[in-house]
Amino acid sequence: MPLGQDYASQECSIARALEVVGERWTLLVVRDCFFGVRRFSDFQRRLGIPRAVLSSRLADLVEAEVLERVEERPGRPDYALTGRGRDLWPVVHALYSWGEEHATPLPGRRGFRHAVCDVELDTRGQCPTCGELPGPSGIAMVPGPALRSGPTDDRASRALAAPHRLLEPLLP
Amino acid sequence: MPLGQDYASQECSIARALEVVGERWTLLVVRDCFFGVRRFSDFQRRLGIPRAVLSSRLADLVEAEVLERVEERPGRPDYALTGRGRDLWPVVHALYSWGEEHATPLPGRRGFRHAVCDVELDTRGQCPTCGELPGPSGIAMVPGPALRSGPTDDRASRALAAPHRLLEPLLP
DNA sequence: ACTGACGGTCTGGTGATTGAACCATCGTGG
DNA sequence: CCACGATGGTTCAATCACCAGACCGTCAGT
Repeated sequence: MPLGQDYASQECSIARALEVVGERWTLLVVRDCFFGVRRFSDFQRRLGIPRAVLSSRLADLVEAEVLERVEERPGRPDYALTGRGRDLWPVVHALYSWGEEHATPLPGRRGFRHAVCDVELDTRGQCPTCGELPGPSGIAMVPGPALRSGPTDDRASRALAAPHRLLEPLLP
Repeated sequence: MPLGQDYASQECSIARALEVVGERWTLLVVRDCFFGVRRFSDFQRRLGIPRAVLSSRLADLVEAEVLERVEERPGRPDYALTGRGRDLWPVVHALYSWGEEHATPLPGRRGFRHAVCDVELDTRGQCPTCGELPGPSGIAMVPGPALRSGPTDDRASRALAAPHRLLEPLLP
């Protein structure tokens, strides 16, 4: 809990949101969920996060109803965004835009395009062609020219080298 | 540094943005900057954050050029958002919207209105009347009906009980 | 000169994060 | 059927960050 349990700053929606997604690693897990990552070991290899921490974060997110645990094959659960989780897309995209503009030496590692118009979204997530503000399921992620094979070389990161729709599971 | 210095996930603008603003307390400090808080002790009293941590966060934000330290009277610096910092508004507003919808028992603690139209912004920060996406300087914050006097009772929080323009310093 | 506010820093104790090892289950190949 | 690796965790000791509180120098007002 990023703010302690003293509720000092809870009189504010921003603080309350950060109680859910403000901890270390949490928003990176959510980001990967939008990218289609769904399995424990894929998160772990892509993020390089200690397994114990990942385990804890996934449990927290499930409890906050940002993710849900889908256990098709027993013992091999998938983690998928719930409606609440999908509503975090504006947060993730805002961070992406800011980072792309202010914290990336070489812009153009990734792009997010309105799938219908096949046009890059602007800073606020709006489609410059049709003016729509698409949700994640209407957005395609395309690897930019500056995207190398990735810091880790696992199947999930390799799969992300190809364009694909957000929320679409990466692996069959 | 939220991700360690191993740069494992840095091939991504979202991760890089979180390196700057992803640490505990950091975004709450930035939020208060948008609200017009500018002085060390006002941050400290409003957030209930340990002074050493606040000191460290402010220094980090200044080094990241999100804040600048304005020292009019010697020894009594103000901290003000830079351009980079003001560009974080979409991030802060996205968190506000998500929290307001998904993490607040009583909605309506605060509202953000397009100052020109005097109308509440929608979830994505857009003005429903004129369609504009105003920046922070064009937005007025108004306390909602459910906003109590606040968890802390200091001059800055009291000043925030009245409507005022974002980025406008709270105190003379 | 005294006093209070301000903007910090220092310190010791506590809790979170880390890497590494360990473990149980599942699926596959031989 | 059984060995084997992959998977999804848990456990552990060591490190690191965070916390509350005490302390300190500077400034402004009296």
